[in-house]
Amino acid sequence: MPTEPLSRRRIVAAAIGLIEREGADAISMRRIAADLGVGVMSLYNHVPSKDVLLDGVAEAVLSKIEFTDDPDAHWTDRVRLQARAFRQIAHHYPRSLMVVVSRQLHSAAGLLPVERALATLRSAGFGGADAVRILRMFIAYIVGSLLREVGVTPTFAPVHTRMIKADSVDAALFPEVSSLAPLLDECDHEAEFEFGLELLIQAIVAHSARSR
Amino acid sequence: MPTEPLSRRRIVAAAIGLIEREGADAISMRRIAADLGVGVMSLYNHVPSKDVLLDGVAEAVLSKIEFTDDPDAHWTDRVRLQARAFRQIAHHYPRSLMVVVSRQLHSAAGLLPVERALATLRSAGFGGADAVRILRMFIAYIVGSLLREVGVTPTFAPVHTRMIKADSVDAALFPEVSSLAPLLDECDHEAEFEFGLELLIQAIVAHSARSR
DNA sequence: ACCTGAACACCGTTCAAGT
DNA sequence: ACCTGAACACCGTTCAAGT
Repeated sequence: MPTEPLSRRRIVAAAIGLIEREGADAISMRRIAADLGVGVMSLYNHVPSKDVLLDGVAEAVLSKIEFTDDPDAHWTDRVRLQARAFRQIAHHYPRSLMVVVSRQLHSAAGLLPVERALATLRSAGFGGADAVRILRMFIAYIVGSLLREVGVTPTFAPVHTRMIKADSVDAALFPEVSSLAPLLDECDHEAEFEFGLELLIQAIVAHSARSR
Repeated sequence: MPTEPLSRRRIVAAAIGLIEREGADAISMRRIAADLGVGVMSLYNHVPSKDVLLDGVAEAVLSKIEFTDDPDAHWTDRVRLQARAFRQIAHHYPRSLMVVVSRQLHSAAGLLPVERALATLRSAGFGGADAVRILRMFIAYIVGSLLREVGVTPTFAPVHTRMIKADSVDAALFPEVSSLAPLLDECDHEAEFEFGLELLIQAIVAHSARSR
């Protein structure tokens, strides 16, 4: 059986598959090569280093976001759709998210979402400086939300009811955390995301009305 | 010279020092041991694994946040101060931030910020469910902002004027990005952080006024 | 041009041996 | 109880050799 020839594209795809199957920690040049049925060093004919390969993973995941846009819709609806499209990463490539978020890309690959968002905001009448600031705020919120969703940041909402019960959290020292433990324990990610998204959009609307 | 005995505390401190000096990638049990002047395996008398050690790093960094609070101040001012205290991490431990944010803590160490924030929101009259939702939104925004600040997420605002000039970004395909490149290129982190923080706080105020 | 195995300088961790 | 070196099963990458 004549296997498809090795290529950067195939290597990146294999890397993403491995990450999603076994987690980002499991990734190694040797594992990827084994998955592709080639020697380790063959990879280096198409990719200069593991670091650059991970950049490729980040780019590939970003480029797979499916944006649907209706240029005639109100800008708030367009922003909503773009934010939700972005959130799909958390569902389609949950274990790759940390790689996406932790790589500083130097290519144009991750630029399409930025271009779309800026175009939307500018068409809504925002000036360049405002558009950039607003975009940055949305990105911060979305990235932070996805990290929570993917289970990587419960640093900041880590209380499990079981911890209270096990007395590993002192109810006297943390009264609010203790009494709200059931609420902290559960999280409807979509509802939380939409709540914050709506609040942000309303805040922008109010802000631009004020400064008019 | 009688060196202080090895301890979990000293090992964590050495790890943080190493991360801040050489970056999170440079960290290894062997490097930490060398920095402490002991054999690698000595570490394992105080720490069960590298993973748990990194949890310790995250906890230690979080526990170093200096909160100042005035219970008599308006809740919006208290939230502002807490958010800014959190942001100090990005300045004091920039290279450790990724570790802090990527560790799922199972201890009570990271709980103080959560407790304080919940107490503040509840004292402002928010119900438990609202307090938790609002807290989650702030945390998402803050975490996302710090990741940008620390240079780890320019995935989403990566355009440097130099890229445009070097034609590595096609001005025809990315007109907004190209024309706004100078704005995307620079970022006053404090101003951006404050802009979004203020917007969020105003949004919460408006939201709670609406639902009253 | 593409593939490869051997080799090098690293890892984290187990284990048995020391005090 | 604490420390340790040797050993094991891994890493990423260089290099020289193959086609």
